[in-house]
Amino acid sequence: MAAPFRLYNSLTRSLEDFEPLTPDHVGLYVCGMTVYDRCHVGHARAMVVFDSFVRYLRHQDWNVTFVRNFTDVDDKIIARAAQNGEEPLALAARFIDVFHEDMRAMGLLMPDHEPKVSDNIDEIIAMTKTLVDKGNAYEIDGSVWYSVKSFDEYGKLSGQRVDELRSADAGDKRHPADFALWKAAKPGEPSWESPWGPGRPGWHIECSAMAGTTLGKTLDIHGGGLDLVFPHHENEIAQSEACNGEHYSRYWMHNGLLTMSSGQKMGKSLGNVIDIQDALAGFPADALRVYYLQNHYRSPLPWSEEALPEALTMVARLYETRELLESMSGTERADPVAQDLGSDAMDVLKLSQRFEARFFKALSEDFNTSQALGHLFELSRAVNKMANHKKAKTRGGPIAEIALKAYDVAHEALGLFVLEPQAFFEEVKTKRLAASGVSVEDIDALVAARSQARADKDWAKADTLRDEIDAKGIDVRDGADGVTWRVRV
RNA sequence: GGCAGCAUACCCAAGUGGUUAAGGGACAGGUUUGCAAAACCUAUAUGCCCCGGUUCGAAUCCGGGUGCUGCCUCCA
Repeated sequence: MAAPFRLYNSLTRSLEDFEPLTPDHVGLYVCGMTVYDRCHVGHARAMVVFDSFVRYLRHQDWNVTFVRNFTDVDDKIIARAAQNGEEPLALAARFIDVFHEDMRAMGLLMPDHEPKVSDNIDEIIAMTKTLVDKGNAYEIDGSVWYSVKSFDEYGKLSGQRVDELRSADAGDKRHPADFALWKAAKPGEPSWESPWGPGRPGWHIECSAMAGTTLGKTLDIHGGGLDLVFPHHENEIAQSEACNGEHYSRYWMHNGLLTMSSGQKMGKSLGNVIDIQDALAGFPADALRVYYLQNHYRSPLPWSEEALPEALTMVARLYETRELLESMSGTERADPVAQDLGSDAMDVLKLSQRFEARFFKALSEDFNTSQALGHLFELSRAVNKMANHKKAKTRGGPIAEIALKAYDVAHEALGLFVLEPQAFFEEVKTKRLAASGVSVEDIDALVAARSQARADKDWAKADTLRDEIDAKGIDVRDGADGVTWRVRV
């Protein structure tokens, strides 16, 4: 039995209890990429948010069908291909591969379906034909236009009134807001045969068609970036509902956009993009995910130079605690912890036991990942506090194992903590050193020299070496089991 | 011009009528340490953009301002 949750529905602009079309099933369609370039950290927010959302739903026993499309036939693809002297579909295929690599690097689940426009031309033509037959669309010179005036409810998602839009000249169209379902072929463009002659689909129709073929006439949830509300999603509604005579999507879920420190959004057209590959070259995937999930998905998310370093600090803190817990687990399981470790252990026990309920309560209220993460940090602090007790190292086992379950939950339900702590810190080391141009060998040598100085009790020399190491952004830790070092985050 | 949304500490941020306004980062003091690091503790918004209103009670609801953002052309 799937757990209930509430969702903000952009269509009604209110928080609603989610009611599935089919018990325990969620049909989710998310607008994917137009594949003419690499994916940037703005796109990735949508990818990560919906990936985490799907993981959460599945963890709560929902049977999710997750669809995310590729738009591989499009003006920008054609334009870019012409620039490169490449076939448009070949260029799109190339960037689909790049996209898949990026998704793997970010640790995203594959959707259940990843339909492409070029594989769904028949459906698109069929839908367009139905719309023409029903009087919702009209042909001019081999192109087919959707008539916004033919659909009374046009504007119900975005609140736009068609006659109030700041719009360009209508040209041959009946109304400036009418949009293309089918575009007559131009020389050098990919085209397919249709009842209106050779051509290719317009921008919006493919989502209506592909959502229909994968999930049926009515979706449970349609997702995408806030910038798609108008006209893209508005047009999808107009097409699908006029064509099928049925409600298109019961819930609309829109993620907020990244904003630059300048206040503007990150956008390809603004030339202020950070590629996923660039971001992941310097930071582990978990840092990126925490960056996204620390904010509520609907809020604007500020991007800055410090954003990823701060997120890395956050996630490293959680990994430190997890490492601590793992070092404790397995020790003296029979010992009654409360007696030896006192109230700090009891606090960990209480927080651990309450964790799951609080965590999922937060997620069930419009997927409040920010609050859910807050609970994790609270637990982390309690664990660290407990670990200050010397006995925790030898007797904290039973309680550590309970606390560790919180990490499993966060992993399963949000996709965090994809690595073991050692592997995580190793990746941090590799990536941060690569970013700063310092070699492991250099640091190892300096650390060894300092250890020798310490062994000689030459404190002055040891401290000079520490300063030198510190200047490279490295923290040396003199632990009971020897000296280790970590890149400062 | 039209539509939609946002405004909480130095920064990020949760909070959708009722305990001391979560959490993270930064900064300062302390505990610990040969020195450090990590960790913990303490301090940091009698106040949630401004002005009215509803209410026993509002950051939270209503009205009016101000500022910012997104969309109306491709955009996650």
